[in-house]
Amino acid sequence: MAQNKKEEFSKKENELADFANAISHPARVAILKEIAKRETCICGEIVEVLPLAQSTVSQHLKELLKAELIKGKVDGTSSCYCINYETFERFEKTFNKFFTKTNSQKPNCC
Amino acid sequence: MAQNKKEEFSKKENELADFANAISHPARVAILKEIAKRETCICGEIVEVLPLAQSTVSQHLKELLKAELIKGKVDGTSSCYCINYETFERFEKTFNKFFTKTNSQKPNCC
DNA sequence: ATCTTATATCGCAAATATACGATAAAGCAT
DNA sequence: ATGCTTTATCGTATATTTGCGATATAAGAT
Repeated sequence: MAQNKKEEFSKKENELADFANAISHPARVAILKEIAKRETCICGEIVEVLPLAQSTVSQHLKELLKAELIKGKVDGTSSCYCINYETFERFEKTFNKFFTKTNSQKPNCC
Repeated sequence: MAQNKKEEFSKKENELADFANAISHPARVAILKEIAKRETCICGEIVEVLPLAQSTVSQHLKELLKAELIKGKVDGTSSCYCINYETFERFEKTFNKFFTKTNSQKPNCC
């Protein structure tokens, strides 16, 4: 990169990018799917299901936590995760605001 | 990475990750916003608005094209881009299917 | 107290992404 | 034909991400 230009963009643009970034790896999509499927929390179960080392899964979970797509809680020896639906709902709105087609009939070259 | 494990995940998981990946940089969010705002096509206008070099913007546009978030057409000396709403609609559905909260009342640790 | 189990963190190697300047390509104007 | 404008591509430097094994941490079992 030479320099990181991310600060030169707006907060909203960065927030949406960060949200998308958390979903931008198939391992993290798979983790989110697995957590959503079981609804109740997990962790070692995710490692069993994914084709990745435990340390790698842990790293992906950390990223999902940081982006607040999941919530986590320690429960004895094991860690317990679940989807943070508030975040998903928030970005669903942002997403639609940014990109839903308007009804205007301006000419369109493509 | 040492090795790229992306092929070990499902096609659906990779498709959603690729879609999110295209949005995962604030420059690309800004580009999408600008194109959506003007509705009709552009290009040099995007370069004017963004705090990035022309070659960098071109690279980001190429990525957005590859992920099919935008469509492009050459028009004389200039290139013309617009949002590919089909792709957005397609992924809105996928997105909801994966992550919308079910109504079941399973216990939830978080 | 020691061993096992579960998860997180560290350190490192390799891959990928980001950014830019320089240059190429291709149409338009003179 | 030559020069200007617009966009794409190439080469390169640097930053970030991905992935793993090894190790740390901390709770539960013996």
